[in-house]
Amino acid sequence: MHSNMKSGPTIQDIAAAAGVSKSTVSLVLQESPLIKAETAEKVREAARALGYVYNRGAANLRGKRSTTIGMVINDLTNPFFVELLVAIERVLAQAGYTTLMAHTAESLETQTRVLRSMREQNVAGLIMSPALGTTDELPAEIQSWGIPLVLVMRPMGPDVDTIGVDNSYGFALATEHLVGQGHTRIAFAGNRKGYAVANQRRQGYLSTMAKHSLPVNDDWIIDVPLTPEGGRDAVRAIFDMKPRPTAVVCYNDQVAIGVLHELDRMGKRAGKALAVVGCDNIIAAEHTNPPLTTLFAGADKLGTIASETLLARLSETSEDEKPPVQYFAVPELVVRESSVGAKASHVNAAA
Amino acid sequence: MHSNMKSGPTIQDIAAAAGVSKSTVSLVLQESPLIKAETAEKVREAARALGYVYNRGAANLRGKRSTTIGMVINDLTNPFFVELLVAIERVLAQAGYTTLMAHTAESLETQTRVLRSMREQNVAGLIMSPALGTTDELPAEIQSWGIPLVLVMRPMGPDVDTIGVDNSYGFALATEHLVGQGHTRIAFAGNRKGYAVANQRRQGYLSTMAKHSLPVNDDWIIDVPLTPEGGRDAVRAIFDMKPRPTAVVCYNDQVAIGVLHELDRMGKRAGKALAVVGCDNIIAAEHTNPPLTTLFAGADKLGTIASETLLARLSETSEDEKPPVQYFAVPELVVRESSVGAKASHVNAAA
DNA sequence: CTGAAAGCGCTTACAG
DNA sequence: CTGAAAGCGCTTACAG
Repeated sequence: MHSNMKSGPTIQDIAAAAGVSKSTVSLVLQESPLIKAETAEKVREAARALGYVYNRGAANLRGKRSTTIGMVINDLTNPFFVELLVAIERVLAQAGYTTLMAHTAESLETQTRVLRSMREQNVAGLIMSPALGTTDELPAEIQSWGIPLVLVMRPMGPDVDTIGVDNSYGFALATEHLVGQGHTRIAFAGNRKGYAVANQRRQGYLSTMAKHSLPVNDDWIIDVPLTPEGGRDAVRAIFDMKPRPTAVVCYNDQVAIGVLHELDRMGKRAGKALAVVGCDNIIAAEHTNPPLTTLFAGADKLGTIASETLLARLSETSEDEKPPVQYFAVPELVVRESSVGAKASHVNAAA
Repeated sequence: MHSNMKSGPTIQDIAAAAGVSKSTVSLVLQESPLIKAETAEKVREAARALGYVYNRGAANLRGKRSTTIGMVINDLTNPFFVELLVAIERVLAQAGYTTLMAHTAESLETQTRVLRSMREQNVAGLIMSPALGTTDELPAEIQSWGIPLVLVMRPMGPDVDTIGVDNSYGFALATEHLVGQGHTRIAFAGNRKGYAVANQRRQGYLSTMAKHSLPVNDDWIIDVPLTPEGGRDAVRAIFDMKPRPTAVVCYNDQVAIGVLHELDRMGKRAGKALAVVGCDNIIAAEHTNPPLTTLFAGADKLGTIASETLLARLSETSEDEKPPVQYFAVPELVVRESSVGAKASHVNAAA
């Protein structure tokens, strides 16, 4: 096997070349202040000359620690999670950790397999965006393994570190914006019954409608897949209703993109024929036609906070253990053309 | 430290519980046929009872092999590379390998750091889409480490396994399509001088123009960043030209999306005001307004082939070593509205 | 400031 | 079919 061919110099070889013990070499590699500068330099020189490569696996085994962190992501076809992943990988790399990545594609089976694999790889910690349908017991099980866990985007109770978004607030904000544009019949596209995040988003929408005493027809809450195809189906449903909603709040930007596209296909324009709001502010939202109004929570910031939360857990001792972090970012609404009809924007300008 | 707390049962503990030696336990875990079924069952039972977790790192250290593979990606903000990553991760996981992921964001410095880290992690192999500006010496250097390397999308010579796309053919196809629509003044957006892939793509475009005896103005070859912003700049440049090009071939879908968006902002429509072709057929290309004509090479297939190429290297002995794989997928053109004006499509229908 | 010794959790010849 | 022994490449008390 190709992989059996590799076996470069070890600290033993460096020790021999530099005329010291391997303990000394090890300490030099760890930049220990115990070693005399002169000796250290001699060792480093020998390491360089031999083309030495540190074996982190051996170090981890002996040192009973680990410098890899597992990252389990549910949906990489959604650019929001990619942004999150990139931010997390960046912060962890800066802190000297390596990221073991796994993609579950929302499959519980894959998620189970992947978690077992990460445990066998002895990850120091886990950051996870759980697949839809993950049972509430999972976080406790992972914690029972002795592996710190940070949940991102999808909360699963108060006992586990969680970094997410105040979805209820966000969707209230989005709905409020549409009401402010004069809309009274507003639909919600991408309802998924039983999923915590969908419940929060629907809740934000419903509470705002109620606040303004606006009735909500049952069929305005449209249960479609959380994809562009779902958005397409939602538009078709909306244009079959009479009287039909004049605005729609979408579960996320993926759904909203499908809505914009189906409207275009029908020869209509978002903002005029139907006001559209998305959620996530993925990079593409700025370049859709028309540009998409959407909720911004900062994937980069969320990823950074998630990483830092995990890093803090990794360096805490059992005495100073902090209570679970429950951080929910407050989203902002980025208003673009998709939610503002020509007339409405005129009204705005006058105000 | 939190990470010091973990130390579950080892094969030693299982051996004690099952009343056998740890050699036997090890063999059972490897499903060796040498061990009597009865003994094996007793061992497995003990492992289960103790909640044993296999320590892959220790096994790799002792066995002088490795079950992790490094994946170095240049640009995860481009959904094409995400598709590639997902496919690769899936195939490797099926084969029992774990994927160590790193994102360079086209930074040579990050790439260097990341490769060193992967080497220290003792990866069995590397799949890499090199950052722009990577020097030609890098593949040979990595190979000198004894780590099999498969390059994806960005070729760097014949001596290293490479999975990519026949860009020259693809861009000839795209240009041919536009000529077939009656265009004679065709621009190329996203030229990046000195980059191999850009050279190939430009070459495909130029050769097709030449084949049809169509002159190419220097300023039609527009050097812009390979992003939506680059696409925006290209449109502005095109509409400043007189006579202006009536069609544009874009370096990739990211650039094309910027072109579609800037046209929309100007109140024009791609396909009518300017025919637009992209490259990559990212999932979003189907849902742009208007839908984007683009080159399809199959990120999923390319990722699968790249993984399989690497797996083949890992299981080959030094005697049966195969010559470098140089696989270049032949792209197809997916024709959508962005390149077909109302009139032109009428012509098509008549044909 | 440096070295000798033990050991992390496994695998792999080698005996029997 | 199973066990005893050596060892992968490191780190970490412990001596001196």
